[in-house]
Amino acid sequence: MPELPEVETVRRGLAPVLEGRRIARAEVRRPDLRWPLPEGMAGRLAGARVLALARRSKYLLADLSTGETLLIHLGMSGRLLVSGRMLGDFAHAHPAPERHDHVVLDIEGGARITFNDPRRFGHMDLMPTAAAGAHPLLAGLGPEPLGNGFHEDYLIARLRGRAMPVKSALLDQRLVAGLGNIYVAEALFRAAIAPTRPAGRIAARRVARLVPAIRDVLTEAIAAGGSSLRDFRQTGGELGYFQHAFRVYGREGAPCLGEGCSGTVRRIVQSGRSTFFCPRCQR
DNA sequence: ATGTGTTCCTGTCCGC
DNA sequence: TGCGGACAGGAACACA
Repeated sequence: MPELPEVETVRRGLAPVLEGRRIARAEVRRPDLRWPLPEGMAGRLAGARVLALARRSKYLLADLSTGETLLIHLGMSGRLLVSGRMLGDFAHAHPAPERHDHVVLDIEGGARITFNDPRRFGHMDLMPTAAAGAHPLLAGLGPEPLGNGFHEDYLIARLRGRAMPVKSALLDQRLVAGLGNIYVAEALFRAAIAPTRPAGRIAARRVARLVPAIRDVLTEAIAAGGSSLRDFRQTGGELGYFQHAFRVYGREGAPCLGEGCSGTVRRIVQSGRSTFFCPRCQR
């Protein structure tokens, strides 16, 4: 579910609850998500102070006073919900655990963070902070699309010679980290590039348009608190509202919203995943 | 090295 | 109302 804007929205919701505070207690209610959780995770988290909560791609990274970093990935259906904030240290302030509540963190001061993930494609891990960059899930990631390492020259160079459809290339987290099915579709629409086009067969000046298209759509989505289609919630349970700003995603059969375009949004399947685009204005 | 298909898991929705 | 199949914000992994 969550792509970069949703994870960033979660980070911003959790940061004021977590940063500078200690994890008073951790409860692992299920030993495995996508993979087994790290050995003794509850004990390693208990008593640790959270120094900073960062995001890399679609991962949340909490640096702890113990010298370890907690890595969290939300997979397709993961949620991190905060309860009990400002309500004092009463157990009654927290709702009873629900189905698919897999990990519970009690924060000093009374807040509780609950990780809920029905599909269990999410994941958590612990690693030494000093070696975080070498973690297998992080080591191969491409640049942050909103960072300085992502620019025209980089993208042009990385797409050159690639035969795969540009949509698939942009979903490859080694090329650029944080895009998913929604925002790739929206960015390609904004750049007027057909998702089916071989990545290496796009004129450089058109590839260059992708950079601001990607940056803009992600920035706008973050400002909207992400997109809520089914599962995604902000940390207080609120919906994101960027889904109302989709121009192609989920709009199969609807009129294209391109300036002066009379086309119809189409849905096709690429490597097993839905792609939405306007064949008329995306070339 | 590239590119594609399968797989993990649960929930929801749609057509018959 | 029940049942089967398609589909869902991801991405590692196995294979051509």
